[in-house]
Amino acid sequence: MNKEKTRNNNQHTSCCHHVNCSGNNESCVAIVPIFNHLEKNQMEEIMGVTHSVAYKKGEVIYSAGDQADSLYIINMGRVRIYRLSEAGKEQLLRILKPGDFTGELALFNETLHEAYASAMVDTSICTVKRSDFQDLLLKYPSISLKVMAEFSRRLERAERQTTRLATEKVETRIALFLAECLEVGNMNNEITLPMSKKDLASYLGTTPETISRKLYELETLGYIRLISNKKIQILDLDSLFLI
Amino acid sequence: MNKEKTRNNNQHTSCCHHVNCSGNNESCVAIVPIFNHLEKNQMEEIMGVTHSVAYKKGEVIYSAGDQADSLYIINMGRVRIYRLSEAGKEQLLRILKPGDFTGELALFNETLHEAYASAMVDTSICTVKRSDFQDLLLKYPSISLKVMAEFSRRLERAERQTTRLATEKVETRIALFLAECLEVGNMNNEITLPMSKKDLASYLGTTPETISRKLYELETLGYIRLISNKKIQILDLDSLFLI
DNA sequence: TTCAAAACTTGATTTACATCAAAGATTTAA
DNA sequence: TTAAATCTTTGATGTAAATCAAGTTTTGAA
Repeated sequence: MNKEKTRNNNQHTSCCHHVNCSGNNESCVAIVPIFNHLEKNQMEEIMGVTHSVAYKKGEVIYSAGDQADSLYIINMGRVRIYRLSEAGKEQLLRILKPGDFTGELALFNETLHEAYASAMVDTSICTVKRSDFQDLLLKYPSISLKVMAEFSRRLERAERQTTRLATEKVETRIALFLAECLEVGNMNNEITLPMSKKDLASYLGTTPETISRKLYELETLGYIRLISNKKIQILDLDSLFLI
Repeated sequence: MNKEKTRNNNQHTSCCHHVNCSGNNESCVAIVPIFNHLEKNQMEEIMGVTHSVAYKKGEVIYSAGDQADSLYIINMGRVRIYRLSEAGKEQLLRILKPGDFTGELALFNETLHEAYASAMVDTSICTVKRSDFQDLLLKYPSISLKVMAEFSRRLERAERQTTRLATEKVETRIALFLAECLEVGNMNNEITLPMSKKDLASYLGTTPETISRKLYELETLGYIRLISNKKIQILDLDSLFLI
């Protein structure tokens, strides 16, 4: 979480796409899984078609209804992808970190964005135009394989989340979320929530009030220990799964 | 939960992959959007690596936990893709028709299936082995583009469904579903539900009882008219959207 | 460092929907 | 064609979680 702070130094540089650009642009291509397996000269070719753009905290990157025509690769910062319900209620879909990409949907289907993307902190992004990206895909089929692998992972995740929202009660959804946090980076079973509880509520399809109450309940049951606002220690993972 | 009884893996017509096979195999490749844009001789090459398999109604095609190593293309029939919650509650994710494909997730990530696939009626399927499919992708990059287009559509749909489950109340989810049915094939605003109300309930994350009651309510409001079990006439689409 | 704006918690109340049960329909297979 | 199985409807009841409200804590910008 707090690492964001230490990183955001030079985000004002709305960098060009020329090779003489600062190191940022280069690292952008190099950190993305869909590109970083390529040869050095091939990566340089890709750098030639990327454009670096900086967004201030809170700025909107794209909105539902916008014509989608670029791939966005996060170079630095954090981006929230969310949708609005018919009634205008926000639902957080995912949070992008450096190396993640978005905007892909419209790259393959002539269509409009259905989701919103906004910078959670000062963020630097590399964009690749639709036509340029399609050229790259045809030229380097291995990129397609990486993109498809990423798509399939996302699809799996989206369907898993759909099923959880459709079938599990809030308590279970929270428990499963905590368990997944533990998987990622665990030091003595202590996790740090990757987002505010307000956002977590939105992601899990509930309210901050309910999150608050359920966490307290899980603590009462002895399954977790609330250390601080964002820190939670998992005391009984097995019981957590059985809720 | 569904009673998919006959779980025997011995498919009946485990057809060969040779060209002298019945016409079925040929049509299989020809009807799939990911292949049917290719040249005739290229399609023939693909037919060479497809295997045709027949499933009886109710038979399981793959289960969560199975090692996934093939792409499945529906040639004839209907396939339900569903997941189970922690507690064993079933959630219908989608229904595949001829020309649709599944099993793709594991083609790109060495992993296990998380969902179940079973034949809703007697069904004929073409399978392509992982390695064969990867070869095809590298040889004909245009296939990748089609696959990515399909993935991105599915991703969009999955996220839309996620948001609806997370933010809309049941009545709205039903109304939106009816509206979408209308888009597809409308003759004087009369729609035919594409699945049983039990399945619809599972798909929309609710119960058959609630579906029944809400439809009656919508009729009372004058927004729809219940013609028969599966037939509904939409009387006031605008109001339906405003629920 | 200070202060306002967000985020979070806690309590009281409401409600949308699930669950349970039992009677009709419809579909399926014998 | 008929009976069994499955699906659907309707009613009564229970409950998980939303909402509303008011206080407390945390955050972050000046």
